[in-house]
Amino acid sequence: MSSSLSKKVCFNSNCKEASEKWRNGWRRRTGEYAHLCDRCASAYEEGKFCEAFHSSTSGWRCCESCGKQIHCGCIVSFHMFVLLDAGGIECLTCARKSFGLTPNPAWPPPSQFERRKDFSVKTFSSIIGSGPVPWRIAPSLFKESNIQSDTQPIMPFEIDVCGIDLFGTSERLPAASPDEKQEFSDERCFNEKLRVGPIDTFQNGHSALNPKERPFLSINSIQPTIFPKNNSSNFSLTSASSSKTELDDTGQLSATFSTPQALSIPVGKQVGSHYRMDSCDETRVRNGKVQGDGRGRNQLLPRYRPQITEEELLKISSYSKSVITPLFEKTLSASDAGRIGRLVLPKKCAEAYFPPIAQPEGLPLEVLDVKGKEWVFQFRFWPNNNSRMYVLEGITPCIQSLRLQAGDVVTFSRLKPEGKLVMGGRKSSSVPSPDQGDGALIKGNNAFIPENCQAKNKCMEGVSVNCHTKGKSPSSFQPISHASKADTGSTSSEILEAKPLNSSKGKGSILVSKSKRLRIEKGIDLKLSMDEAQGLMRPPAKIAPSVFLVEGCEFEEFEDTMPVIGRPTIPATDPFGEKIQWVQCEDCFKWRKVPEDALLPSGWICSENVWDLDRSRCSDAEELAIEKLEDILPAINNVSSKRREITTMDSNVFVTQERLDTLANLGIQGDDHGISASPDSRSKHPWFPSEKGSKHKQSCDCAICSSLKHRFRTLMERCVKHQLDEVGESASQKLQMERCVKHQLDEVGESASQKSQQLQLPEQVHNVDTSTVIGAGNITLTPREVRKIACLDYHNRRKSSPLLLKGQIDLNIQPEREDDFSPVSESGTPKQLHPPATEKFFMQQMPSGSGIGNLIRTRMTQDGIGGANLISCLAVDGGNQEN
DNA sequence: GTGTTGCATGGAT
DNA sequence: AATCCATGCAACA
Repeated sequence: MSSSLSKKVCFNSNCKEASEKWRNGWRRRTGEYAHLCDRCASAYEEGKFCEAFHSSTSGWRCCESCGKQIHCGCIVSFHMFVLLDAGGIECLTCARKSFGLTPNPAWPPPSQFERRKDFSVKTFSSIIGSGPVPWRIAPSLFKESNIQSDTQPIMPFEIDVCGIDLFGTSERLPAASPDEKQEFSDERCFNEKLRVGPIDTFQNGHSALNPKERPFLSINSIQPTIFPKNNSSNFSLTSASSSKTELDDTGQLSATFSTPQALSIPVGKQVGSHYRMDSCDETRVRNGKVQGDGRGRNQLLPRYRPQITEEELLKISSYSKSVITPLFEKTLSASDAGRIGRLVLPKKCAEAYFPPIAQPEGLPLEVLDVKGKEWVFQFRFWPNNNSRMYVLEGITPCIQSLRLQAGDVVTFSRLKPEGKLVMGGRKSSSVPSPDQGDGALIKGNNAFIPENCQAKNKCMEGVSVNCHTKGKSPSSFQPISHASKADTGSTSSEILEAKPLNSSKGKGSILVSKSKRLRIEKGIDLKLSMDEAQGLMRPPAKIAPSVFLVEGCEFEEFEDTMPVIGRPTIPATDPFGEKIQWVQCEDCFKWRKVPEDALLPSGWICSENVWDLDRSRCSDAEELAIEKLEDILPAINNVSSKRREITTMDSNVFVTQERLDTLANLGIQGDDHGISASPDSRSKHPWFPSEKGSKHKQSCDCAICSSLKHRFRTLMERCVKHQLDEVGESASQKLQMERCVKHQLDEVGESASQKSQQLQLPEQVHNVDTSTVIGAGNITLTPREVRKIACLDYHNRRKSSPLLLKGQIDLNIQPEREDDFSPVSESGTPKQLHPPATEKFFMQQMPSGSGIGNLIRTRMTQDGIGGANLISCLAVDGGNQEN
């Protein structure tokens, strides 16, 4: 408790005065006391520490009763206020005076459920003594205080301070003596829990606490540790309800939270150290006893421990002032997220937190989502192996509303005192599950690495520090590509690939390789509509493609890196001539400008806009007025007007998301025109130009057309260039020819030729990842041809596979595998792919007399090389042209 | 033929 | 070995 150092720097980071004399300040989570210089110690003891040193920091709030200002954002004043149920805070003095809280029931009134009869005073006392730790967010609490340093880590959220001296500061409480605190505690702490929840922060550089330093109060009569492992990711403090809580002055900390032995420790004898450790409590509350099996079991598997995020909290808190008690969470399996609409509930969780049900039919359960929308699910069970299998039925709309998909996490919390369940969601990359740990985040070639953490960090510290890199926003994890060559966009597909790795530890993880349905590694067909896949795929960012030649044609190839699936964007050029992309926030639908090379995760949101921090919140205005955006981006035209409409509609209409959902679910096999799995008809609009849909005019300058033109132009230019090289023309000739071609292409691409374009584009082009689209200027492309080109672009001919056939793409594709469907044989000799139709198509479509057209025609007449092969390349389509 | 429901199965823990 | 639970699948609507 004392330092061996004779001279110490004041622990107060605002002071740092070195002194040989030091005095104890607050107790740190290590159990030691903060060593303060005289001045700081005095300030601390007088209760003026925050006033003196934190006056300029956030977190100051007024006592709802007396108006006294209290700093709520640091450990020093942590014990000096109480969070009120209705919001706001009270200073300890007022709290003591006015304290007359009614208990926060852990569960709604008995009438709401079947077996409420056994709700008794006795059991209620159990609630207040051992129930789930209620907590709420106090925004000001999230702010880092000055005193926090590496050794004095930030507490992401601090909850329901009920007089428990978390850090043992009661000894020197300026505002309340230990006695007072105890009294206070006895009086009002129904929940008597106080948690500090740096979620998953201990295994990384930002961990609030060194595992060895993890302080846990040795509090008597605390509930047993429920979670047998990986508890290191969290810590909380739980005190017994009305027992005389004794703080461990010695700072001896219980570490049993992470020991397997904790499993066998009888109720009431173990130090609770996890704010999630409440499953048994409610069970006990309802039943008045701990059941030996199932209901009442004290162990909640780590994977079900709630790790509610600040984002979620904020959402919930936005409509509710209630105390939020995280109950449990579950990673959505493919089944859960599928269309069946049944969420299999972990038995223990269901029995612990949901109302008891005697009949398989169960009962309807009202659940609020994080937006405050109320849903009613059927909570029921199936008999199963002499046991029960609990399910929530009818969750699909809610899941979709929350835009969750397999791999994401649903969280269940409870609002108090209403007792209502709150269902939240978290994207799979947000927070690693407890049994994943940090290590799971970076594993193999699919490591999820944070990107631009600090700038984007909008999450509470405890969440954000889950990643190794600082301040990573949960939503901005990005997977490393297979080749780990560069950071690529976070994609569903990669998540899918990563999942099995990440999930290797537990079956609770979804999308595991074990999954029969998603036997990615076992080669089971996982088919997506070609259209779907193409619309979502993008070349990996910042990865220079290798250029390979196909008999005269250069094509970009991402040898070691699969295309990634990212957020669709619309390329554009800003007023300064700089190439940019416009991307729409998943949440607010505002368009944000991002760099041209930015590869965005599928669920990109404003908070991930690290390029323009002024527009990194959904509340920030769009950079340009809609009208201007429409001018700049005609493609937005169609959608901007729909945006608000969409915004107001059920959120399950997000086409992009649905497609990503599809990728995530992978078991879905779509057709050429849409995702058959999507329940929403709007998701079935043609993703890629197809035979159906409205035609685009030649002059159309929409994203797709622009991209088509651009891409085709690039391809053709390269091709021509190579052709010229090959035929050994002089440099000047080549230059001339290139210019000619360029000119042709310019004309083709930019003139408002009368030639109508047969591209048929989806209405909602904003959803199209235009970067994936390859095509031609005013060349008339049938959808099939366009698709062929797209095939070429992303799967290059060597890697073309039968998966491309039938308009579907197999995500089992193994890049390294060359198969017979490749237009290039293993020897590298191009197969003789001369699809008559394609040749004809090109012959017809290339501008007559144009350089490129002639060139191609010329090449086409040659044997096996040149234009014909170019077209062959382009015509990688299994339909009827191979062999 | 398609979607839903309820139970069975079997891999994972 | 017991249990959980993701998924399969038959029966049914």
